Amino acid sequence: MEQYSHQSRFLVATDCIIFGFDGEALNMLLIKRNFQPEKGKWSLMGGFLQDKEDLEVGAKRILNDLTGLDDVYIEQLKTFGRVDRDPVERTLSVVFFALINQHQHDEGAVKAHHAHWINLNRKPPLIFDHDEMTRLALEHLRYQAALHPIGFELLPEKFTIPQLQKLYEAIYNMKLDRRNFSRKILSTGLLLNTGEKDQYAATKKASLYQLDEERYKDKFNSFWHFMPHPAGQD
Amino acid sequence: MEQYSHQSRFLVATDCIIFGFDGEALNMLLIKRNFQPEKGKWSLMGGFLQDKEDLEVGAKRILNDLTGLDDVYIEQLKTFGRVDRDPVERTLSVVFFALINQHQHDEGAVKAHHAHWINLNRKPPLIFDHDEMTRLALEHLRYQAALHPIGFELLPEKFTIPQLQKLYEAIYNMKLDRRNFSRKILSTGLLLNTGEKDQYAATKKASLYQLDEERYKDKFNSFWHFMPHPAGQD
DNA sequence: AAAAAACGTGTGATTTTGACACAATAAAAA
DNA sequence: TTTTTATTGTGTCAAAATCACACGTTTTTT
Repeated sequence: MEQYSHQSRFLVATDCIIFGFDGEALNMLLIKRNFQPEKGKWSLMGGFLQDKEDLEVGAKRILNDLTGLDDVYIEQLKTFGRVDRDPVERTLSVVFFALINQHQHDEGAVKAHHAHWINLNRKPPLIFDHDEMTRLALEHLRYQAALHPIGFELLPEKFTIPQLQKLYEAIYNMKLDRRNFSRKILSTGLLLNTGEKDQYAATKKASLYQLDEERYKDKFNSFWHFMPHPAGQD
Repeated sequence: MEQYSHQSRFLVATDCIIFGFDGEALNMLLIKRNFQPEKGKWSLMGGFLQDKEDLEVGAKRILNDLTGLDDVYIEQLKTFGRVDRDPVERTLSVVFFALINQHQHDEGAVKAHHAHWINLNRKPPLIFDHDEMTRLALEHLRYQAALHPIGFELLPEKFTIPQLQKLYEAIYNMKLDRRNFSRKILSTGLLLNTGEKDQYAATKKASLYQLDEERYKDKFNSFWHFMPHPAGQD
């Protein structure tokens, strides 16, 4: 059973695009490398796949290492394999897409890795093909958030409709009508009014909602048509 | 610059899910293996990634080898990496999704590889995790075809609206209303009436259309909301 | 007590959708 | 040659969804 012996073997890494939301802007967690190659430059958090390690396990290991979080929402995005993408040795990178509640991460772990939350609109250039990975991830986030109830992963367990709207506005870089947004979101039946109010609000306190987990699972694939279709997009 | 030397290296393969449409049913191209392991069983067409070969190039090499076609529509779908997915040695598989015009393939090449077009509703069990790959690919096809003008890749350059409808009905295993389908498809402005008629039709000859390539590129990402939303899917 | 800011709900015109009817065309049957 | 049959092309209408916008309410600030 050794008919594979003549085939080439490759280094395989995992890189993670980690999105967070601070209530105003969309951010990603980037590290300033203090190791070679490209020491001192910005990059995604990544690491090599281990011998007996499943891909997703590797990604979660890296995420946990950086944020201290388990149970993070991740999706495998794409595998990058350009022959010369890593100057040291050919390395395939399986890119994962993660959404976390930015306020829950472990600040100590983040500091230890020289990592920082960077506003997406002020992202510095990254090493290798990490800019391309980031572009793809943002595109994917916009795509997914328009069609599936995925935004909640970036918010605390309890949140207000205006908070959710700000998240969507940050994702799409556009203003949304408050009233239509609220109607559309509530019509999905995915949100439960907890009865509590947002105590931090400056003026009228908005109601706190949380996900109806049951419906969330059922409807994950039927939450289409979320973003408005502006008239005359022909 | 040899700081990667202690890391593990992995076999990387490419497997292709190749969809075709014969005018009635949706098919996929499968091979009956005449080599070990799992000789005699059905599997996807695949092959190992070569040393200086980009992932997409590897996939196109495999596709060309089997079908004789260049310029095939492909998308990278997902990388499968379960530790024990290949019993011989751990192998990662980057799965590609291909749509081809079934009537254009090279029958000689297909026969030489012991490959067959198999109706999706009569698909035999496949080796390794190829069934899971197939499930994912079909799901992806349904998703993509509902949102983007992707179905055309499975049809000849010139086709009729009823032909296109049969394709959609095969993809979703459902009947569609002829009149609403036509209205919706034509309203996208993606189809150009060539003025010609389908000479093979048994009764009234339908008009042949072709893609408006300009608009196709522009609108690839705005062709949402295509499949009907049946009343009461709550 | 009044002003300012943000929340919650409502309304109506327009567009899109889904269900269905009818006329036109071309081959096959009578 | 006429009739039948199958299939294509276009139209109608009620119901639903969407979008733009108005008004009243709640809470903090002045």
